[in-house]
Amino acid sequence: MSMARARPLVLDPGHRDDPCSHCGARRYSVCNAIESKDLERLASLATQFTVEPGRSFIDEGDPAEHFFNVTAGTAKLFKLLPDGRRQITGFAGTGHFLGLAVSSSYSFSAEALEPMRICRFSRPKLKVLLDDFPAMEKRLLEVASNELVAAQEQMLLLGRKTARERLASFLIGRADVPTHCLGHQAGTAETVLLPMTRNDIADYLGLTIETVSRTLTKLKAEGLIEIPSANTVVIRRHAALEGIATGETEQH
Amino acid sequence: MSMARARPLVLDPGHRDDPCSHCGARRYSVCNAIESKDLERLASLATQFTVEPGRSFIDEGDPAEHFFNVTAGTAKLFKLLPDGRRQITGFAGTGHFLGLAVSSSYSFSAEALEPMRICRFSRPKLKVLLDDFPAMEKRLLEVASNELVAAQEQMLLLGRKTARERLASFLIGRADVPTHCLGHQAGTAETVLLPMTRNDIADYLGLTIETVSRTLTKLKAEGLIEIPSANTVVIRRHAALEGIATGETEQH
DNA sequence: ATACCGCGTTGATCTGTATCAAGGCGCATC
DNA sequence: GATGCGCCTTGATACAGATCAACGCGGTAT
Repeated sequence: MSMARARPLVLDPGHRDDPCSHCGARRYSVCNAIESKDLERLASLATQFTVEPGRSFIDEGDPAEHFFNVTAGTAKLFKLLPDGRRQITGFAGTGHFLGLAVSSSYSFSAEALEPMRICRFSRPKLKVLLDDFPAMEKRLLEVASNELVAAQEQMLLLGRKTARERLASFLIGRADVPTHCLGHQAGTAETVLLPMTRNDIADYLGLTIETVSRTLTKLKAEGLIEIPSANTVVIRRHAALEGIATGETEQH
Repeated sequence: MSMARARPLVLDPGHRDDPCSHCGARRYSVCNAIESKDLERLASLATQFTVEPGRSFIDEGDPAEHFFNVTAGTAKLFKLLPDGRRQITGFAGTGHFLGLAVSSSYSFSAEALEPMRICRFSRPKLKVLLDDFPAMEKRLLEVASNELVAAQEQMLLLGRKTARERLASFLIGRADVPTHCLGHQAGTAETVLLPMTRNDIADYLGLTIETVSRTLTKLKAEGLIEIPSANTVVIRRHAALEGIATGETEQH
């Protein structure tokens, strides 16, 4: 839709259609580490674009020339094996920053689940900018640290949890995602909207689509959740589900 | 053994037994982002101590009051489920920095595999120091980014690889660990020393000890590796093993 | 020497999840 | 309103890896 042009510094950013100062995702993102008066400079590095559902905008192995910031919609991040086996390493919603890596090529792919709006930065240029804004670098370190903790939690899930525990963890985790990351329709604390397919859930949890389906059906039969539509889950007994997710509850 | 005392700035650090300027691990660690003239200040925050094999020095859930820097030896990092199931999320060798997390409590535990020497920093004090040394913050971001990439690779392994592929990946990964991280006896590129038990390997790869043992025996029978002693593996056919690790080779 | 104990290996059997197969539902297209 | 097509569910069966069990080996304490 609206395509930002690269342009020189101007004096009165307040009256321009500056993409950064008007960005709805700014307060949730690493960009909020930059003061309003400096936003113009950040904006000069940014290019906005949209991505249709099903289209990918990062391909594993491609030269890593850009950083990305999700300003609307959700993407799945994944890695592939040569025979097509896929591991989804995470979902990136509004405010999510992508592309952190020292390597010169992307270590994962990213594909839109919903219509997305993305803000793109040139890596070398953003690196230079970071020298002038240590606060943003601090924020990036915070973000990376948090993702590392989440990744370790996911390793525990993939290495040691049962299918039932994985699904419970997934649903609890989705219910805890901050509203702003989900975009327009977020659902209540107990109503979880799933923009991804069963296949995506399976590839995220290291299971097959059939096991995901069967396990959800079983949780429903036990009264822990409701499934009003395929991509909506209502958590009926949150504490019980959490007990399963954390491994405190013995298996049935 | 040698316990560093906290002490005020002095004028001639060159003639002091400054733990940082004499630290053999410095060049491999985040500390190398700090210039020699400023090391005195870093040293004033550091406390060195040793850990016996089998002893833990970080406990999941404890208040996160410190950062750690491994200066000798290797630790296993892990998370537990209430019933004792364990996932080892990584091994930390010389130069490894631990404790990055925004949270106020540790999200994992760490236990020594070999005799270790560790350098400990107060979190609040190190945070203040980071404000004055953005280069170190940059290094931390680099380290965190690299670990994130490794974590995603491990998710692929845990979620989608077979036992055979996991063991091959593990051995290739161990063979690629930089010599300085391994400490004293490192072994050649083809001789992999394993300071951890079969149980640790199993908990790292999301398998059981029996499957690890059987799979290694099979790789040996096929001539891909040799196992001169339980904790030494010689890689005989590196390319073939790598083909299995990356999933390019069909299963037997 | 002997007993013990932690660690690793190997064998027999079991089982949770994968695989194979069929059918249903919602929704778009003509 | 029939056809087709994703996507999801459900059932039957297969299998990789877990579990249960026994034994061997090296170190060390007695």
